[in-house]
Amino acid sequence: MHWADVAANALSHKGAKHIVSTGITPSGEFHIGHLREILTGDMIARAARNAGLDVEFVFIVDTADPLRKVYDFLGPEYEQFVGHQLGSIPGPDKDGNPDWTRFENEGWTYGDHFLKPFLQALEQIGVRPRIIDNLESYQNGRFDALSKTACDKREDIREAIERISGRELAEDWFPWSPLDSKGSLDGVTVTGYEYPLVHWKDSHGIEGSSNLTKGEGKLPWRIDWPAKWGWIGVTCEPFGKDHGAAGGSYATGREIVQILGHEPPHPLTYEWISLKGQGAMSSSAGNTIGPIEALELVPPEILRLLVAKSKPNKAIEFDTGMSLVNLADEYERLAARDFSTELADEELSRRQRVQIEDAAGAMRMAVVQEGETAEATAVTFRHLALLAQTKSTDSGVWDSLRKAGAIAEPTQALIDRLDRMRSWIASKHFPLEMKISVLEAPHAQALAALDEDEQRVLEALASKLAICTWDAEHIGAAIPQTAKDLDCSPKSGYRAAYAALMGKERGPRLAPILAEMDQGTICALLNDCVKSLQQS
RNA sequence: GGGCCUGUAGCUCAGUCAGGUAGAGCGUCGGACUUUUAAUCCGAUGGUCGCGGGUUCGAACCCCGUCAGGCCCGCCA
Repeated sequence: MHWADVAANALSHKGAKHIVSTGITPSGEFHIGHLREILTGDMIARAARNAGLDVEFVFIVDTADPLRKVYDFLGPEYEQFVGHQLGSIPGPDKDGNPDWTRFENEGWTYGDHFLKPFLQALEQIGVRPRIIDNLESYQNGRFDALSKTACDKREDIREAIERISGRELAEDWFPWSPLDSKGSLDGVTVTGYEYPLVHWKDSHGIEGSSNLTKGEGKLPWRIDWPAKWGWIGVTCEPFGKDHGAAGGSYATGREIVQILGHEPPHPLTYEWISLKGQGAMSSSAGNTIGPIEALELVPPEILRLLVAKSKPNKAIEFDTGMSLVNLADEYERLAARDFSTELADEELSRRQRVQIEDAAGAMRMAVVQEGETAEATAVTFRHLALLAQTKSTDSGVWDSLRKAGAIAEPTQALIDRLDRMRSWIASKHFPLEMKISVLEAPHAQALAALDEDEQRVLEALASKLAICTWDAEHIGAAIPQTAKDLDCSPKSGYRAAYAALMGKERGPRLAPILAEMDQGTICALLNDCVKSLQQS
């Protein structure tokens, strides 16, 4: 069973109606790692729907969280906002300074700045959660009743946190963080409580009162989370391994939510996605790949497959080079399989059966449109990468594929894919390994590997290509024909050509590549190769 | 200090919850294709399941210990 189905199965034992929740703090650029949170939730919800449950998927944006520090991508002016809530301060402009104009005219906040592009990416990926803005929820009184309970039962909560996390809370700890006289959550001391007011004294020596029902402050994280479960009615939530560890916020949350009078949701801990060779992604370290950026390179179903194919407790190493090519090709292979026929085979061992079921499950989760069956495009990414590099126009690519009998007419999916392929090739992410390059000077080692026949073929090829009509068709015919004229196998023609032009034993189809290049240059290179062979 | 996760073929991983002859995909190698040679098809190759003990007729799987990597016990997906 696919991991999402396992989770859905667990939910089905607890009831028929469910709310699967996810949440992210919009403190910086969203990246692929955040996508795992959202996609994990989306896939559980999808699996639960498949299992006939009534399920809603929500995404809580933690706009009530404070700005922790002036990140590297922010200008020094943000110093004044440290401790202020992300949903109440202006977003950065392109220089990293507060964009007051948009803030005052459109109410464009720091949270919006990072959230909106992410939501656009989610749309493309086929994820459409109900968005809950946490700061608004506080201001609209959603947390009112639960905040009151938390303040009333603060000793029970304190005991739970101290026991489970093993840390000691300060004497003046209080389960409500009031906003101070300047709107910051930092450095405020609670001096008293009479519902709905929490009295405080701030770091400037000013005293005041915070109204719980109006969101003039927030619950600290370890209480904020279970309180959300409570008022939203969350029954299932995936979260990163940081929250999942013993003594972590899920462990305290599951007890606190009961103190608040609700049941804890079904948990699912997932591992991080790291960027190959660079450790965990972190916005401030700048080693991130955003979902938008990734979507310029590959279609959304491939990003979905990345998350769908790995069990949540497996760390994922991501990179935009060869791993992405392999992932994309894997998608194609999976799309081409007929799982129901495979499963009909009664000879299958239990193990083989599980493997096929998991692959089928992963594909159900990977397709963008729920319920659709993935369609193989009949062209692997490798092949498309090749065509995109050798054909300067799209119609050239389609002609080649038609001639090969791979397609009749390009589908929208394929057109779309070629677009992304072209931007991938143009980007810094495209792997060198996939790049087609013709040598500029003879490659002695590769030439030395040729046997006598192949060397003769190379010589003949040099003169033959010099008089060849310079188009793909004629070049393509000339290579094997030259070999045959000398009573050698067509293979020796290719071997000779690859050794001379690319310094390798094999490679991509030569003819279309050569046709795009200058005949004189190619022939000069071939002649140089012949000369270097004669000298040795 | 306490706790969690991971360790299985060259690589990525299934299989561990319900113990019963080690599984996939990729890669590699070989063959086919008289001409799309990074393609496609067919075939083969490949593992003392991190290590040591224990329980059992039988252990990758359960128990104890141990090593290695990652993470948590302020905040972080």
